[in-house]
Amino acid sequence: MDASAETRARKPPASRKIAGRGRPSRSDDKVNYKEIILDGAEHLFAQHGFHGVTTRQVAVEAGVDVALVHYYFGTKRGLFDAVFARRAEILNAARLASLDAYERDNAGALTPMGAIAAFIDPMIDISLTGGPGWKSYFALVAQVNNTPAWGGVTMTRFFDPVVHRLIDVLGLAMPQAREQELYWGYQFLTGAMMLCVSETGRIDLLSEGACRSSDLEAIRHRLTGYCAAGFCALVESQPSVTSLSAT
Amino acid sequence: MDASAETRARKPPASRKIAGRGRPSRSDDKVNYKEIILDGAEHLFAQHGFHGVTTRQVAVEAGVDVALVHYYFGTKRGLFDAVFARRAEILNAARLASLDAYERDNAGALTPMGAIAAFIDPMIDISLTGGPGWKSYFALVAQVNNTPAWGGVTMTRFFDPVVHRLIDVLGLAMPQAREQELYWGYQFLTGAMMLCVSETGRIDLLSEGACRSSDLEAIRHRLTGYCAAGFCALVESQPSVTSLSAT
DNA sequence: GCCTTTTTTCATCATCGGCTGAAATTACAT
DNA sequence: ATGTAATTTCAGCCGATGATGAAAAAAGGC
Repeated sequence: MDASAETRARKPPASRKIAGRGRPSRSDDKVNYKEIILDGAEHLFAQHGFHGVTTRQVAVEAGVDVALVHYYFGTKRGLFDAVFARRAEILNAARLASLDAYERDNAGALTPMGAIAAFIDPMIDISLTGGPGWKSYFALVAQVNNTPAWGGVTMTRFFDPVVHRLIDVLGLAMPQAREQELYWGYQFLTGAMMLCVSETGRIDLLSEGACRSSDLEAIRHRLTGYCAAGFCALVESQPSVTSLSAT
Repeated sequence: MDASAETRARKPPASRKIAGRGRPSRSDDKVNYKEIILDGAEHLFAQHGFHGVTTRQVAVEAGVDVALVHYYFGTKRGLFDAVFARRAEILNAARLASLDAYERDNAGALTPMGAIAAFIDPMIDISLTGGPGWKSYFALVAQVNNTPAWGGVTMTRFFDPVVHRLIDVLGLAMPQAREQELYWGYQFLTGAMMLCVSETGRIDLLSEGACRSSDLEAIRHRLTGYCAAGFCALVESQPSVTSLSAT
């Protein structure tokens, strides 16, 4: 009784600063519950999927009332979409910059390996240095990627431009490659990569500790070489294009 | 009123034969609701995941009362596990037979490509000829494979023996390969393969129709060659083993 | 200090969802 | 036909869940 009374005190100011102001958050040092909710939701959605999480769990995780979640995001779906969209732009920008830089600095000497590295590295780097939020985010994307019901549409909506950019650079590196081979090659690449960044711990169990899901550096160069060789094999075994000479 | 009365008639014998008997189903031509429930659950779980499906939906899909679902499987989790386990044995047996046959018929001339084909082909063949239930099942496995919370454990529990068999054969085909490279190579392989069999339609959208998720024959030879080349690249770029000459 | 706007909580609704007990139905053995 | 055991349905409990309206609290402008 007494304890519960204390618990339900208006708002235990506890550690966090108190929020609530007129103008939308001006990126001050003040607490931003909207972001805190997104963080909590990101973590939970990544671990249990959309249907495996309740708005109340999100509220608890964020230390907030359920109503606040709906105040900011309307519906549960809206919350999920906000989580998904939040980091997509940043990731896309990083990848585009990486691909641009690669093409600029290696004009005339583009290789499949280089293009793939330019695509993969930003993700690995962010996962290594971006903090736990990013790790959750990647696991979430991996899950969406494998969701039959709406995964295809969602991935397409958020990530297609960057992927097409990758395909372009790969096309420059392998001028004789057919379009389909590049698309299939990307499909294999993304399947492998997404499984890695979701860090399910499978390989740890399978290899009895010889490999660790969390060892992103081990993944980075292996995945790059693996896929580069795969792309080359795809192109080499494609039905021969009769005349190759350009110009 | 009248229509609803007709609807709630004891049991509209409709098309299906009426079930209910003493001894457990003796594989007659009679209806087996247990299997029908599993089929429905498989379909729904594959599409929406464990938490995205209610036992009531499963009951409707199977044309059965909810209570029957619990009568047969106890809990929703029990139902899910039953779905997951049902086809695992068959798939494992087919893969083991394929790997055994490959090793027997090609003793002394084992190749990475051959080993990988022996692992992949049964899945592709079953997906092509096994009917829609199998397609659902593969999509389900793909989803579990990418589930951070419990995917690793589940995959390990059901599929590890076959995977270790594959690793063994790959080790015979590439004696100089280190254990870790084989495990990582398998991780990439399974990520790519699972994404393909979950048929999310992503590549259809991405390629604007140039590639089709459902085109398993296109996947079969491409994925095999891609991964075979990938494995070789992994092994070639591994820290050099100082002395290689066997015997 | 007041007024306005925004943020946060409280209390609650209507529905859903997993599950269960008991009755009804069926199949089979004798 | 009668009894027995397995199957199937009915009806409902009870907690959880998505969502909402209104009140309270906080922030800022003046």
